[in-house]
Amino acid sequence: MNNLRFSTAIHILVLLDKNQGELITSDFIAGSINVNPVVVRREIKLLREAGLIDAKKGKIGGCALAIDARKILLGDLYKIVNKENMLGRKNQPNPNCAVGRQMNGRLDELFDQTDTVLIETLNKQTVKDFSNQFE
Amino acid sequence: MNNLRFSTAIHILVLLDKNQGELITSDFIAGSINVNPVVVRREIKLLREAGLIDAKKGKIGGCALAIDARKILLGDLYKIVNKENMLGRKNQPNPNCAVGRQMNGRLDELFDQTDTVLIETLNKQTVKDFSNQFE
DNA sequence: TTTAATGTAACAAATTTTATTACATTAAAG
DNA sequence: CTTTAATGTAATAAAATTTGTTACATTAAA
Repeated sequence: MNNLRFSTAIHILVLLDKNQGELITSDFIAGSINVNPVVVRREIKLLREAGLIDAKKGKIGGCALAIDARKILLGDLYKIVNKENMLGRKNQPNPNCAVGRQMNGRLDELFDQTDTVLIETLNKQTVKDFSNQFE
Repeated sequence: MNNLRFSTAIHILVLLDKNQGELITSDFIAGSINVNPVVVRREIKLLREAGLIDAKKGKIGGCALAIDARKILLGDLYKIVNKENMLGRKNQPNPNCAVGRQMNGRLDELFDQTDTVLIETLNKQTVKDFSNQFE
C-alpha cells in the first residue's frame, strides 16, 4: 500500500459528504486534492462500481454519495481501493529447501489474519465519523 | 508495503532459528528465498543494526541470531523493515480548500491509530511462534 | 598468500504509480 | 441542432519505487 489511493478515496468521500445535495465535478475534487482529474475519475470509477457514489454525465454533471456516509465503513473503503496484503508480497522460495517450501503457506495465514484485524479495526469508523472531524 | 521486505526478513530469521549454533551465509539464505545475495545482505544490515542478528566476516563467516527467537516480536520486525504508514501515502492537498487544508492532519491521526493496532496485533506473535509452525 | 565470507556503493532493470493527452459519449441550454 | 461542459476511458508518458547485478574493499581462516 505504498500509494495515494486510500488518501485520495477518503478525500473524495469527505468532499461529497460536505456538499450533500450538490453534484460535484471531478475537476473540483482534483483541485482540492491537488492531483490530475483523470486520477480522480479512476478512483471514482471504483467507488461507483462499489455502489458508494452516483455520477451524472453531461452538462451540469458531477457526482454525489449514493448512500449515507454513516453506512460507509473505512474497512470497506480500504478493501475497495486495495487488493494486496498489507504486509506486502511474497517471494517465490526454493522448493528444494524445507523452509522455503513451507514459507508461503505460513505467510498466507499470517497475512490473512493481519488483514482481517486491520479491516475490522477500520470498520469501527465510518466515513461520516471521519468527515465530522472537519470544521 | 508493496514489496518483499517483510517476507524476506522473516524468512531469514526462520532459517537462522532452524539452524541455531551454526553460521549461515547470505548465499545459502539467498538460495532458500530465491533472491540475489546482495538483497539478503541489505536486509541483514537492518536486522543487524536492530540487534537481532550477529554477523561474522572472513572465511567461515556468516550470520546467526543475536537474541532468542522467543524475544523477537513480529510487530518489532515489521517496524524494522517498514517505515511507511500501512494505509499508504498522503497527497499534498490544496490549502485554499477547507477540506484540503485539514485533510493531512486527520489522516495522520487515522494512520497512526491504524499502525498502532497492526503492530500490537503482530506483537502477539514471536518469530519463534512463527518458526515453530515449520516441520 | 589464497580463499571465502561480509559490507557496501554504484548502477541497471523491472515494476508500480501517477500524470497527461486525446477523444468518445452524454445531456443541458441556447 | 449546435454549442457547451461534464463523465468515461484508452493509450501513452513520466516519475518513483523496488529489485537485481556488478564490482570491489575488507575481513579472517587455512
